Amino acid sequence: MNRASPFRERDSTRKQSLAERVYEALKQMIFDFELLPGDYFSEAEVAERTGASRTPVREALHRLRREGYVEVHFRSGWQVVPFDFEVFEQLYDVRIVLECAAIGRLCAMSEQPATLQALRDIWCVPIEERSFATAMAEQDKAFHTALVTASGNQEMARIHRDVSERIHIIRRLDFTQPSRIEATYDEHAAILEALARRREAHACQLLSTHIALSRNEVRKITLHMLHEARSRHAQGPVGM
Amino acid sequence: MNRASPFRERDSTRKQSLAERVYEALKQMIFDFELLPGDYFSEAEVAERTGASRTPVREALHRLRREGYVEVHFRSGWQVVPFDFEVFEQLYDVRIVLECAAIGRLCAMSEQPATLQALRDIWCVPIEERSFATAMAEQDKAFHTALVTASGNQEMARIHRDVSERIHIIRRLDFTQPSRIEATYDEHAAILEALARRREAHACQLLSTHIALSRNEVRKITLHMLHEARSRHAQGPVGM
DNA sequence: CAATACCGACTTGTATACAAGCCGATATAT
DNA sequence: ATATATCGGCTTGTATACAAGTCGGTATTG
Repeated sequence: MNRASPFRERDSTRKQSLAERVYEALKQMIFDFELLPGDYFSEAEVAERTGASRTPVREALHRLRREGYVEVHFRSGWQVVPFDFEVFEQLYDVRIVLECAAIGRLCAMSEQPATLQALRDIWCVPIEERSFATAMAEQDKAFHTALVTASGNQEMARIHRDVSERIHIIRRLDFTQPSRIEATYDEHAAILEALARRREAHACQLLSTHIALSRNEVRKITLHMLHEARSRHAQGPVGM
Repeated sequence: MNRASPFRERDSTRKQSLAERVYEALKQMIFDFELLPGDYFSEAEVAERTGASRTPVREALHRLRREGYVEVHFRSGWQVVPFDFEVFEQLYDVRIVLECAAIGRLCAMSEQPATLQALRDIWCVPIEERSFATAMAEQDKAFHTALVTASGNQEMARIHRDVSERIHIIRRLDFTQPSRIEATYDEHAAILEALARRREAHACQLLSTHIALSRNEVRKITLHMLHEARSRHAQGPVGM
């Protein structure tokens, strides 16, 4: 078996291992809701779809498991972990803690890194130059990740990146409303300004509010989605 | 092959998977300096020593890799990652950030969890009741972990636990001097007292100093160890 | 008819076989 | 003598074979 598949074609690009490609593909499927929260599936199915054997599939799955995306039931298959909003809210709070710490460090620097100027070039622009693409969620994530990375503590940055990635699946929902895109531009610009002026307390205050706002918006949207989903199906499915 | 081994004997205790047991064993070997920082080894060697096949060994190794303990060189074997003091100091700083956040939450609670009273029963005791066992490092770790867990954010607690575990290998060195054990008792008691009185700023101050002290002590001790190791061997080994 | 025992398909966990790349020793050529 | 090419053993990456447990449907028994 293991006939040709999109994964095995490009033997020229021999940088990533097969296990890593399967990992990326699976995470993408989860993010694209091709695999829904609560869905059950088996290693064999994944191997079939990706064209790889079970070995790299298992490696990818166990990595996703440790990162909190899926869970395994002993000899009874895998499951995409159902949404747990309490977990997401806790992760939002972790973001607040880490990013405020980063702001503290940045404000204490006599000379701030060049990254901050690059961020200002993106976010502190006149309204007509603002991009309101579908990639807004990625840009927002990049902003916050860059902030922590610029603070100089790479271990903290790594942890923050993992947390951000984990939240990403629902954070995207925040940018479906145009008003939220505007608000994000305004708030990012204000944070950068306070940062440049070394107003630590003010910057932290702005950033905490900014993240908390996003968290609340997402909570509202997700509850709405849940309500709709429950209306469509006769009796409410338990999964997500 | 795969003759009897300590790992396969107890088929009654069928709770942990073989891969997990190998993971624990490998981490223990690293912590016990049976595998030294910088050491190279192969999957086959580990399989031989543990009596498992390469499959669970690989699963354990890749988990340790993601956690930062080992690294793999493509088709050239595995290596225990050499000590990088910058990384350790960054992880100490992450601890400060997370634990101060936990203190903030605990001080804001109208009714603090019962865990705190349990901690006081351990740490706020007269001098003659203090235990100065070799397990001091574990007790210290448990204190800080309990603090974050009690704050209520389980995701933050999970992250903090991983960071603590990663540092543990050098944190133990801090308790080789009796004076440091005394200081730890005093400082933990002071932190718990400030916490009970809801003196957030004071508690954070005490805790930051406490962790920073520990960090500096460990830095000194490790540099001393390095110096000694370099003296023993003719030319200084690069590894650790 | 209801309850239970059993069987078989399907699952993950583990062991092994095979593929492909790295690295140093050795031989060869200049 | 030195530089270079080649080859063989050892390494991880991947595929497959086997072991052992889960679960639901079905037959059997009261």
